[in-house]
Amino acid sequence: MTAGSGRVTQAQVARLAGVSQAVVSMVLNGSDSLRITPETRDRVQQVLRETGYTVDIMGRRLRGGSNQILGVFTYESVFPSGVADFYRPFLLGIEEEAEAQGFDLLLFTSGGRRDGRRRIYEQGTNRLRIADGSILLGRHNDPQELAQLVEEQFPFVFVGRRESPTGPISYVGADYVAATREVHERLWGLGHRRIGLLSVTEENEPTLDRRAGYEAAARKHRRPPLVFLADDPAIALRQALDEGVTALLVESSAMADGLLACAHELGLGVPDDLSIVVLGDADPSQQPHAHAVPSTGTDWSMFRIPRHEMGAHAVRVLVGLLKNPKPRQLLLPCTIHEGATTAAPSTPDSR
Amino acid sequence: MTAGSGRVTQAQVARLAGVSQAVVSMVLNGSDSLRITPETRDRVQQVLRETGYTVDIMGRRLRGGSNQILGVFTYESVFPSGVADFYRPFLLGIEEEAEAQGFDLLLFTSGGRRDGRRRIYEQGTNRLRIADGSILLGRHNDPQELAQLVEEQFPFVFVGRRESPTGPISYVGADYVAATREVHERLWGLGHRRIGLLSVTEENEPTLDRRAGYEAAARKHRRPPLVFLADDPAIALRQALDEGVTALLVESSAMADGLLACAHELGLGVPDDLSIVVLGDADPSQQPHAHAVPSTGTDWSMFRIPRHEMGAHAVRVLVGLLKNPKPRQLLLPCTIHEGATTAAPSTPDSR
DNA sequence: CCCGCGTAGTAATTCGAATTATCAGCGCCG
DNA sequence: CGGCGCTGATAATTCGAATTACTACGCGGG
Repeated sequence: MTAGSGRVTQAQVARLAGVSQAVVSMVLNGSDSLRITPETRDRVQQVLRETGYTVDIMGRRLRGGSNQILGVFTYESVFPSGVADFYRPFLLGIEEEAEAQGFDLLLFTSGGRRDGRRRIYEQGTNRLRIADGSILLGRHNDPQELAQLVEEQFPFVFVGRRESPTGPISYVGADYVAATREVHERLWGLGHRRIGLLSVTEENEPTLDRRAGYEAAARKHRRPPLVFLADDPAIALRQALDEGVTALLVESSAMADGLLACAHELGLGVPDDLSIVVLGDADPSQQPHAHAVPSTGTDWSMFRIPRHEMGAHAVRVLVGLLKNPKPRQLLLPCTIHEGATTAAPSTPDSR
Repeated sequence: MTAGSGRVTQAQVARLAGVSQAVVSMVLNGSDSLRITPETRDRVQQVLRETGYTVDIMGRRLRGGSNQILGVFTYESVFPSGVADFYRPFLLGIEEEAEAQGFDLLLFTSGGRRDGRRRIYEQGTNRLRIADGSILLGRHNDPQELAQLVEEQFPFVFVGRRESPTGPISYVGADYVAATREVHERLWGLGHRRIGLLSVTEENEPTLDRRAGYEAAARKHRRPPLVFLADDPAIALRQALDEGVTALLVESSAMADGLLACAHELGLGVPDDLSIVVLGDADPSQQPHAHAVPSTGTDWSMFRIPRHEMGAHAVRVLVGLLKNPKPRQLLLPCTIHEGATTAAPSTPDSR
């Protein structure tokens, strides 16, 4: 059937059908079907079937400009071999939505790394531009690279809130502020009056947001903020107890594990004597809609970061950006998991 | 810097630099670097940097060039939301090796699905050609699509042995034949003389390979093959016991779980009264080099499919294919996991 | 009789990058 | 002084598909 080697082109079909290439294109697209005689159309379609012609997507898109490809850039490896599979839920959402929107995904894995970290601008050029737009993932970020991306007016969306001094950039993040406030509110409703925040010394966006949410909640109830910055759980716990704290908000589940151990050593029960809430996910490789119990066995009270939805929405925002290049920011609500580490305080403290 | 809308083309760069488009192309490819004055080259490179130019992969590939992009096509979703994350270990290996070889990965997610399955040729177009070559993953395969790929002389590698009536195609698979033979050999060495194979009714390559390995081993020891095809473990176990079997090779861990339960009901101990070996992985989402104990708690005797290595080797074979388009087949050895479900037979049967 | 108009196509152009053919300018040798 | 060879760049072509401009033909009306 097919001519010897390689692909069948419209020109070859045209030659076999005794027409011009333009007619083949018209028959294929059905455009201006009025201009073509039924006999001619049938003859062309016959040859199309015989040859097994398929459209070469390249020629078509060369004219159209867009290539229906979205880039996915990650500062770290996409499929990490370590235990904590941080990216997977995001990627799941991204893939799902990309499929729905009819885009392919280009994973930028090739870029050499420096300092064990990938770069967007390698040897002066921006490989991301191969795609129509790109989604950026990763805890790290390089302000200078971001600034240059903005400068180039390249459409991109960050997963996770990200601010740039150069101007507004698009992102899809989780609403840590609201979630932390809500957690505080629930503890207050249980009767807690001295609620502390055990934070980390880093100054990235999530940490700042959690702190902002906590302080807003404390202000609302006219309570002084009780923030502890110690890296050692034992020290932090002592400080908190000295302040009469009955409930603690903790940034990481690792720290929470440490706290729990220290509390038990002091003969304190959780949640009977001390309520603890983790401000985020204990299990980074959570499945969407899966009620995973953390591997440590403790059913932490916490809130879940909607990673799957964040990925999906990032794709939607990016696709929107392709049509209208106005930066957009989106914060998605976290869902709060009741868990087993919160309860009413054992020693009600009315003031 | 960048001209407001759309992509920067070589022609635009050329105009800004006061040279012809051909010179820009030459500077980019460094091909005939001797033919261009250092001053001219510097000027062009300056403009390239200022404009943030990147190649249009469609244009380049239309002309027959390569993009340093490998496609990854999967018949099912790449990041499945189900529990059995079948693809991840493969992808991990693929990504790792692609990074090492300096290729980006293009995930073909765009094509809609029919019958819940993706198609390579969607609406008469082959999107795979955007990439330099492609890796195909998935249990399903469409012989007709494969034939057309071969016809188009597009470089591709299947992960998992795959045969096509149209001619040899490239693949990287696991050596089920050798692994099954080796398992049989070990059981024989333990003293078993009546070793059965509990197979499934499907006729895909892995099943055929396991059966071939089993039959080769049985033939070597001049034993009649004892193959059972029942889907119900209770029936299969009865049949096997009627035949005096003391060791059973089982295709799936699910079936093995069923067998174990039935054996316990009959008052049979595993491995004391009956040895059971799973011909493959109990845990599809295995980590490389991780000695995962299956979730059921049973430490099955089995062999591990080197998914990570299969992915990595598929990339290597594909990259080789780009230079020399001769199809290549590669089978990787499985590693045998001793496990706790094999032992010497309780009733030695000398014949 | 010729203009106008509709029909059914074909020729030519476009997209972006790579490659080939070509050309202008210069120095050198016979 | 003419022609040869070399250098450094430009013009032209190619890839496959889509689109626009154009043309050959036929027919009817004024």
